[in-house]
Amino acid sequence: MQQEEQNQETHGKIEVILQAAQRRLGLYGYEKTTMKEIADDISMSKAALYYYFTDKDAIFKAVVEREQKEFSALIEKKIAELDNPEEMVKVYIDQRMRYFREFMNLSKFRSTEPEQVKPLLKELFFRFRLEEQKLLVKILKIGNSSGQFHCENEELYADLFLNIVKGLRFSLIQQKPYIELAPEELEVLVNAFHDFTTLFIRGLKYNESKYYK
Amino acid sequence: MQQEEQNQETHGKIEVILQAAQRRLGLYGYEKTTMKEIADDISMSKAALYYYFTDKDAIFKAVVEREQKEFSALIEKKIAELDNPEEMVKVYIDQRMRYFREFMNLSKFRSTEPEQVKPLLKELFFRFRLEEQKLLVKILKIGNSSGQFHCENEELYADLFLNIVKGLRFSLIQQKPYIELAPEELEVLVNAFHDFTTLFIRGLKYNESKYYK
DNA sequence: TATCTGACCATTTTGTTTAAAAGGTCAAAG
DNA sequence: CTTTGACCTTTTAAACAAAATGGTCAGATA
Repeated sequence: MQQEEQNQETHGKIEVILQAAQRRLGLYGYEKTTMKEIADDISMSKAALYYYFTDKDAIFKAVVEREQKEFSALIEKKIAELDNPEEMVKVYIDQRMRYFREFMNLSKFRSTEPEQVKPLLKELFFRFRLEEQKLLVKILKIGNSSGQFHCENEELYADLFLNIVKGLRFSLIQQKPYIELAPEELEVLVNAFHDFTTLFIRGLKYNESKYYK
Repeated sequence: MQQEEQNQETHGKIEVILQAAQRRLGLYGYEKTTMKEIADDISMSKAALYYYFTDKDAIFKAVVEREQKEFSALIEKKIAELDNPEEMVKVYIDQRMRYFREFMNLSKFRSTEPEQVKPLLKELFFRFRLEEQKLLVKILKIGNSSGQFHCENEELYADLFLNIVKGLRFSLIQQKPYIELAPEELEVLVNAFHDFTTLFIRGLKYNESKYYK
């Protein structure tokens, strides 16, 4: 919206636009969602969308940012309720999984566009990744200071953890043109995440000094 | 070759064909390598290739199978020289990495064809994966019986390990149209593999009973 | 003034047609 | 037993027109 002063209806309209965009984005992905479709969905003219948003990217950026913030808030809240770092990791992976399947149909970005992810999204995902990393580092540090974990380099392991989680998704969901969460595939993924988390936590708990080699 | 009885030169010719195919395959991938090019490379007519191989797939299947067997033989030999299972895992990951970058330009299969991997290759990769899995299970069992590892389910962890290795590749090498091993990217990958292996081994060595929680 | 629209533009995507190149076959020659 | 050139059928690539898309703007609406 290019005007500074806004009518009380403006926020409502923006919300309506974002919801329509989000629905389309989730169903068909970025490329297969047109401005006209969004406009028609909410009985607006296409031009009106450009009154509230500068361009298509701005709309989808807003959608993605909102979903990301939603997840971050949720996960932070969930974790704040816990005190055991091991539990925190487990909850994190569990929630991340849900997020991925429920909200993150945004992954269709990649599948629709064969190769290059839009720079716009690259930046968004990058920032999101940084937040995830920060949260994980925090958890690892809690674990270290409570003596449950023995992790020399929290940043490194947080990074590794996130790369593996991302990689397992890639690896197990054979990247298809359409991203559909077939229940059986999802179960495989859930199990892999679970097993990996167990292993990861064991790796963190492992204390060299307790072993003679 | 459709004849049962073969002239001593036949094997030589097949070898020449396979080498030409392998070179082309490594450089340009499956789709971008034509039968005519292979034939021209070795100063043969295209039709002659069909005397030795039933079709294009047969040639590339032979190439891939040969490279896979080459790797399997090498890795089995290297591992047989060791007695420490921890070392075995490390050597395995190290050799697998080399194999990936040096011989496995076959990965270009995937990059050239946007989405679906040829069924032919799917089967080959699947069989190869089974062999890798078998080898890893063997290593894990050695570790278990020597008391160094405490791994309840060897198959499961071998599978997980291989999925993660595959996933890390996907995850870190942003899948590009061309697969070029930029030294810096390779280093990132090597480091990730190293860190993961460390973590994995710790996870295997971790013994619940030694910890009171 | 704040919100919205239809007509309009430039560029990209999509369809369709055509020519070239691809994989593959075969009778016949060496 | 090998090899070939001519030939076949199917796939891919080039070229071009038609449609659709993101985006703009003067002006209507209220």
